[in-house]
Amino acid sequence: MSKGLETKETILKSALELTSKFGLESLSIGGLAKSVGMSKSGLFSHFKSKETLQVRVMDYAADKFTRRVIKPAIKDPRGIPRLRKMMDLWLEWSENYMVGGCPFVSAIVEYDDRPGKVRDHVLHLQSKMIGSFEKAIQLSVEEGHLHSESDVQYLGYKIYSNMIGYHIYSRLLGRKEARDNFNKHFDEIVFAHRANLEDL
Amino acid sequence: MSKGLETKETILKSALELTSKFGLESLSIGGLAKSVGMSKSGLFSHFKSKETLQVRVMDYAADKFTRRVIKPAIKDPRGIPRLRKMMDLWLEWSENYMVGGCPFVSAIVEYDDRPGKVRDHVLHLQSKMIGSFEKAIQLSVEEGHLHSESDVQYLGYKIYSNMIGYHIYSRLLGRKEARDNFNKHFDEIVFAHRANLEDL
DNA sequence: GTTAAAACCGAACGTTCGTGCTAAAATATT
DNA sequence: AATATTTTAGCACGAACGTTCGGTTTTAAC
Repeated sequence: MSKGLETKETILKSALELTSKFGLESLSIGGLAKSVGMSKSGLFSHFKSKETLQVRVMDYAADKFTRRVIKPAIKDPRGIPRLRKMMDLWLEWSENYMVGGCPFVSAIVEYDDRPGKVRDHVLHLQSKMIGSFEKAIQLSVEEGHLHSESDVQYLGYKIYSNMIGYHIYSRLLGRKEARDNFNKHFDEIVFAHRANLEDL
Repeated sequence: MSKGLETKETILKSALELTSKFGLESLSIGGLAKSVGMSKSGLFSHFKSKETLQVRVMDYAADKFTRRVIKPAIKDPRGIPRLRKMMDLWLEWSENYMVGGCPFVSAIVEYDDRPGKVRDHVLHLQSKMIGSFEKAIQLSVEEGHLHSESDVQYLGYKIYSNMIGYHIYSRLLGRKEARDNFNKHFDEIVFAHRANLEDL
């Protein structure tokens, strides 16, 4: 890997940490440069604008999420096992790999009223991410684990809400029972949509 | 009302709008001053620091939320009717009175990794708010509408998650079915915890 | 109507912001 | 080893940031 790509990697790694802690908006060129130990202009030249930097950071985060959460779960068998694994990896990502809050949650909330490239890009990434695990739900239906008439989109909404709720309860409110709440709720949701036995 | 309090009210009203749209962090003295049509220093003198301004804005929002959502719901009979009314008013507050996103959601996400007075205050207000509607859930149990062994805190978690999920689906993703999703999910949650008929 | 207090403005402060430029240093290519 | 290309630093810019201060205008109290 060339020097340039290496430094870009270093920069993005550090940028994602800062974004996770303080949000995409508060990510400043100067502060970022200081944290990676290089000059403001030197760092700036890698991305031609702050907007580009922000977009790259979100791409970097999305890539990391895919590699850590989505892809590894595919090793598990289709249906509920894979979906469950995806949730576990998601929780692990939330708790261990992101020192601050989830960068997507931050970005979504920060940019929902700021039209522009960053907003569009975040929206696109998030939609793709939701699509990824809606696919896992869809497979659960096709495998006969979930009721054949289950509304996949609605199920996705419920599980996604549960995840966000966990995130907030766990992060800001610092409630240690958040994870138990999440798991219990997830099980209830799946149970409510389980396939009728006579359908199998 | 004295002149000072009047202007403070004007300022906070405008500040809440800006916060709702762009977040508590991006609220700038200069920009706020421009939007209310007065000088930066004139506005500043009402609050001795930006931190104080931010705290006051959140107080203002909390007060508005209490007056628009919590208090009016008390007119409805205890139990599920009151809880349901609270949800409706909450949705209405979300959709009609807050031009941008919910200021509390923004503040929570923005400040969960920024220790300080603002964070502490937001945490306190949000805890109080959650307590308010956990109380409504508690009354639903006591009135015999919900199962006597229902875990009120857990129920609160589920309903709160549903609300946040609705907010994000509706705001950023712009999905119009968000409200239907919310209502359906709310009904399912209540149904799952309904009292056994023989208990009555 | 006079006076004391409160409200407000304009200018300036030191920083930090994002973004250009130019030149030096480091790397890659031949 | 020489050359071409990429990467980095230094400096400067205009603008915006929160904050302070001195002075003017407006309000409230007597």
